[in-house]
Amino acid sequence: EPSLAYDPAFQPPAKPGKEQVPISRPNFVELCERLTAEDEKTFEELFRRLGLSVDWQQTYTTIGEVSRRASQRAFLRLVHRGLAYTAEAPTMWDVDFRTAVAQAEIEDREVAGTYQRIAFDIEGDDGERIEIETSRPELIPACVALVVNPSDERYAPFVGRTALTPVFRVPVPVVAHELADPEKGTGAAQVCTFGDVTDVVWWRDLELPARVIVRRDGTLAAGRFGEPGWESRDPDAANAAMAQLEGKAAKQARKQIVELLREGGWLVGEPEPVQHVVKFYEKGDRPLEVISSRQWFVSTLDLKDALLERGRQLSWHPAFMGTRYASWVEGLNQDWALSRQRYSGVPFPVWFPLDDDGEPVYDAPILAEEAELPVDPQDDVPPGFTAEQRGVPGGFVGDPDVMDTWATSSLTPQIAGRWEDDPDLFERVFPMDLRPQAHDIIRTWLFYTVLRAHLEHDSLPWTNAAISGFVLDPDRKKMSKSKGNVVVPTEVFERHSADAVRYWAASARLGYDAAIDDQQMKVGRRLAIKILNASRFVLSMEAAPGEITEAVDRAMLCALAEAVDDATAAFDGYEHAKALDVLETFFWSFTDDYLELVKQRAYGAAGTDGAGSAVAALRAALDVLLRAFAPFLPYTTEEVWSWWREGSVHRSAWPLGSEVIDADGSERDPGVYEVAAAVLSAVRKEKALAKVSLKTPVDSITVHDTGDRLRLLSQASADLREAGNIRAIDQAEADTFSVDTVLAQPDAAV
RNA sequence: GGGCGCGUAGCUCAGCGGGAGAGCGCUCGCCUCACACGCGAGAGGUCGCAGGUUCAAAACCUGCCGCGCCCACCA
Repeated sequence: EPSLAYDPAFQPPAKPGKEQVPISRPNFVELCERLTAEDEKTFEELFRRLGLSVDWQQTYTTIGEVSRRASQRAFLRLVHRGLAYTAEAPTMWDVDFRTAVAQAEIEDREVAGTYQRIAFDIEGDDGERIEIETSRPELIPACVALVVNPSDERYAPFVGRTALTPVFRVPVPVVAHELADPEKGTGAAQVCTFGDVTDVVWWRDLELPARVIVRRDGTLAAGRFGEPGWESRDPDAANAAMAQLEGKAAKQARKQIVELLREGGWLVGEPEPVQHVVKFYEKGDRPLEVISSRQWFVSTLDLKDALLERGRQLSWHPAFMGTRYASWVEGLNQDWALSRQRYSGVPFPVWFPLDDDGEPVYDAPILAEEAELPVDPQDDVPPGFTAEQRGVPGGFVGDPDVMDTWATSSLTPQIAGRWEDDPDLFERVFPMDLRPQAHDIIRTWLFYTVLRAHLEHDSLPWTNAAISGFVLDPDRKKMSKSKGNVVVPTEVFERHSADAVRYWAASARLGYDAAIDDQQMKVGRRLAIKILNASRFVLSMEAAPGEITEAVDRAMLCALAEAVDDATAAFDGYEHAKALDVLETFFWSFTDDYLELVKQRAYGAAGTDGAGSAVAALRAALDVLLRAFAPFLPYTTEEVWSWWREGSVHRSAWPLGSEVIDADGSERDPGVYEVAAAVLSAVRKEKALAKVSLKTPVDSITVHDTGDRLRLLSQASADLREAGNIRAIDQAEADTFSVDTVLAQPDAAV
C-alpha cells in the first residue's frame, strides 16, 4: 500500500492467511530481499549438491549494482545512438498488473466469446446499411472507421462515404485497406482505438483519429460527445448511452451495449457463441487491451533481417530449434516495449524537465552520465539541478518506470564478463562459447541476448546454443504449482543420490522433454555402485603392474580407446546422452567379460608376467574410465579417484583414445577381446540353459568360426579356460560362429 | 492458417538404405573368493497407415492419421 509509511517493527504473519495484509513499499522491498537471500541459499545448496562445477566467486544478482550499472549503461548508449526512444504509442497493456508488456510476454488463449452482427447506417440516404461482425461491441464508441478490402465489389459503392455508428451516431468514414479480409465475418470491420493490433495498423496506415475509451484499469470512459473529437449526430443520446457504460469493465459493458443495440434495431440476428483466440499477458487473467501510453522502446523491427542472419550464424543444438527463433523474429510486429509500470526493477537513468506549468517535457529527457551509474532518478538529482527543483515548474521529475527484467537478463554475457569494468577479462571471454537454456525462453532470454550483442558489439553473444526440453512429471505432464505435480529436486536426491539423478538427466537428449523416471535413476545408482565395486576389485590386485604383453589385455584397451573416442566425438556434437551410452556399454562389458576373463591370471594363475600385464591393463582402464565418467557421476568417480590418485578427478584431463593405446604406434585391434568375450558368453548360455551354476566345470568346447577369428581366439585360450572352468578348447573352421559345449557329468565330478 | 518435432518390444528410448536393437519390467536359473544394492539366460515387435523410389526401406519421397510444441493481423 503505497500510502503507508515504513514500519521498522513490521513482522509478516508466520503463515500466510486468506486476508491481505497492507504493507508499505519499503517494508515490502525489505521482505523481498529477505526472501531472495533465502532462495539464493537454497539454490546454492541445490547446485552444490548436484555437483555443478560453478565458480562461486563469479556470482551476480540481476538487481545488484554491477547489473544495474550494465543495464543502465547499455540503455544510455542505445538512446545516444537513437536505437532506444520514448514515444506515446498504442501498446499491449495488462489492466490488472497495470503495466505495458512486450510481445514476448504475450500468449494466446482460446476463450468463449460471442459474435454479434451489427448494422451501421450510411449517412444521408435512404436506409442503406453496412453490417459488420464483432466480438467487442463495447468498443463501438471508440470506432473511428469502417474498413473493407479494396477489391471487395460488395462494398465498393460505400468506400469514401460516411457511416453512422449505432447508438452513438458518430460519423465515421468507410475506407479500404488490404488487411480487411473479405472472407471474415461480413467482409467489413469496424476500426476501433484500439481493439487489437490490426486496429493499430489500420489506424496508423489510414491516418485515422483516436477516440480512446479503455482506461488503464480496463474500465470504460469516453469524452463528451458533441465536443471536438467526439462529434455525434445525436450527442444527447450518445452521452446517455455512454453513461450506462461508464466505469464498467469490458465484459459488463458488452452485455449492456448489446441491449442498447437490440433496442435501437441495429442488432442483426442473434449473437453467435464462438471459441476464439485472444491475447493474454502470460501471467494475467484478463485479456490484454491495447492502450496508448508513453513507453521506452528499443528498435527491433528494422533489424529483422540482421537478427535472422544472427540466428543462422549461431550453432543450435539441436539444429531444429533455430527454426523457432526464426519464426519468432519473422513474426515481430512491434519494437521492444522496454518500460514497465512496476515498483521493483532497474530504474531508467532518466529525468524529464518540467515546463512552466509543471508538465514533463518528454521530448527532452535528461540522461545520466555514464560515470555516475547506477542511478535512481527518484533519489538522485540530474546534472545541473538541485534536489529542491524536484517536482516544481521549471525543475525536473524522475522517470518513474523500471526496465523489463529481460533488459538485464539479456546482458548476461556482458555482466558475467565484467563488460567495461574489466576490459581484459571481457576481451578474453566475449563472445562466449555456450548458452544453455530451455526452449520456452528462446523468444525472450535467447532472442534479447542476441539482440543486445548485435546492437552493442556487432556480434553474436555466444557461438553455441544448447536448448534443452522440460523435465516432466512421472506421467509426462508438464509440472505446475497449480496442478500440484511438482517434483522437488531434493526429493529425488534423497531417494536416489545426486549421481543417480545426474545419470537420468544425462540420458535425456537436448531438445526433448524428459519425465522424472525413478527406474532410470535406479539404473544410474546401480552403475555408480558397480563402479565402486569394480574399482575396489581392480585396486585390490596384489600383483605388481608390469608390461602389458597379453594380447587380450591390449585388445581390451583398444576397445576402450574406441569407446573413449566415440564418447569424445559425441560430446563435441553436444550429444551427451550418446557419450554416456557408449561409455556405459563398454563398462558393462568390461566388468562382465574382461574382468571375468583375466581374474584368475591377475591372481597369478599364469605367473608373474601374466599377472603384471593384467593388473597394468586393469589400472590403465580404470584411470581412463573414471575420468570419462566424471562428468556424469562426479561423486562416485571422485571417491574412487581419492583411493589411489592425487588431486581431483575433476581437474584431470579428459581422456583420449590415443593416450590409452596408440603410444607405440601399433594398430588398434579389439578382435581378441571380442572373440574371447563371445565364446565366454556362449559357454555361460549353455550353463544357464542347463540350469547349473556358472562354476560348473566344462569337459570341452568346440568353437566353430572363421580362420581369422580362431587365430585371435588362440591368443586368449588360457584366460578362457580359467574363466569358464573349461578343460579343453577345440577349434573347427566354419563360416558362422557357434560353440558346442560338453558340460562335465555330475558323477564325473564326484 | 503456416511451421517444427515425435509416432520402433508392456515402459523409456537408440538405430535413420542392406542382420530389428538397448535398458527397465516380466519369466527362468545361479549364494561364481569385487558386487545378491549381485550374476547368467529367456520370452516379447506385420518399426502409425497407404502409396512410391530402389536389387534392397524402420530408415528416402508423397499423402493421410494421431500426439506434443512453436508462430500467426484471431474483425
